[in-house]
Amino acid sequence: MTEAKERTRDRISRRQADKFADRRAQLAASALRTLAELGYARTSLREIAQNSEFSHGVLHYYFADKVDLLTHCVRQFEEVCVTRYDEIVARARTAPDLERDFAAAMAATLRADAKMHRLWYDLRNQSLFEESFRADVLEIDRRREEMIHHVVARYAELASASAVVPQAVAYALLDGLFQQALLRHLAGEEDAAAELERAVPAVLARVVVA
Amino acid sequence: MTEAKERTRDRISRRQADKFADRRAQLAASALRTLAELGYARTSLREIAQNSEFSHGVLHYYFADKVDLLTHCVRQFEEVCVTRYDEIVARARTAPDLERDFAAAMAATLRADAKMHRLWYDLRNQSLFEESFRADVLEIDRRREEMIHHVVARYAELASASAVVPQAVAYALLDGLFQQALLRHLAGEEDAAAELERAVPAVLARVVVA
DNA sequence: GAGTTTCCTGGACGTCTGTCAAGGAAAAGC
DNA sequence: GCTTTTCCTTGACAGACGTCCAGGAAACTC
Repeated sequence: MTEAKERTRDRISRRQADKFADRRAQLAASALRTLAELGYARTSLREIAQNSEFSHGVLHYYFADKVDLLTHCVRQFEEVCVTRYDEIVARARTAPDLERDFAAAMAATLRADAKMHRLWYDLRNQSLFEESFRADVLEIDRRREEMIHHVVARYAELASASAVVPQAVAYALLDGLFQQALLRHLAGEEDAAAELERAVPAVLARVVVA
Repeated sequence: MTEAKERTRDRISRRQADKFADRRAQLAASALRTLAELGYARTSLREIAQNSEFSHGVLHYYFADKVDLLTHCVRQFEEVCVTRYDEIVARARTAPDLERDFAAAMAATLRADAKMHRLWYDLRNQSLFEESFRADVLEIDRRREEMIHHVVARYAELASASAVVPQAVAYALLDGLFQQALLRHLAGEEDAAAELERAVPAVLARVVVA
């Protein structure tokens, strides 16, 4: 076989592999939409297929079984779940800036992506009962913790202070705050996001000391 | 009808009503055990019956349908879910006492009742998808918040200080801390409870100021 | 102790679930 | 343009689900 032919075959197989992966991603996206709407407990494969442009049989062409699909979903979920505050961190020039912008960003994602966030908490909790997703869920949680750490570390730096709690604790606090706000927001409390926006700076200020 | 007869009939019907309520409570307890083991998503009526001393048919004698049973479960759950720190609050003579004992109690319930706690978070999350339990769940959450408030308020009093965050925020912070610890504990991290015990006093100290 | 009510069992039902396979449609290879 | 491979649909399957019911067992009434 010539080298050209080999390269061609590689390219084709790569393209096919990519096509395969693309379709998987597309179906996983449909699954995530369904999950965010119905929750883990009530999401079936047929429902997922109905939220896509394919029929239910295709899911077993691209995924070995339901666990395979859901695992893929969780992994893919990371990209959308880990809200990025990097830009805010990079742009902030003073501690009050960061305080304000970070709080506003949290409130904004609470308002805009509430269903996505409730799915995240649903999946994280599911991992307490089912071993299958646990590793991936913990990995996502680790990244979220890291993300919060960036904010807190930069905040301390701008305030000429230093963090007084471990980053795991700082994450736990802010996550708890967010989750409580989500609860109220989805229960119809109009000002849940506004209250979150007010509470975040107060907490941020208390996890560092000059 | 004589008064004596009337009283007798009342007593009997009350006894029957109580018997009915008792059996409901007993079945709900079986359901809660099952839920704590399997999680909401994988708990079926047959499984619940198998974890009781009755057959599956009896559930529809005591409950109208599955939602009725689960709603009753959530209500009944409150009693076991709302861990009582009242005694600790009453006994503490100094702020460091309360700090230490409260932290130890949280760590203890994390170790002893992890499966119960994961069920609580599961149900609370479920209420974000299903309207049915939402009111009851929010009521339980309110009581938990109240319970934490008692601790914080007494702590502030003992420390001759005052709380600097709303009670909802204090609850959100400590709940977030606990949930994170639960996550790690159930993931097999040996010292999750110990770390929680260390983190709680630090947070407690930071939600009040002299 | 016969009759009545309460309580519980076990099986049946229709529906929905995850899974799979046969076969057609579309694309790719030559 | 015919063959082969890839992709997708459709329908079937066994099992589990919530629900309901006929009927027996147990408890209670008088």
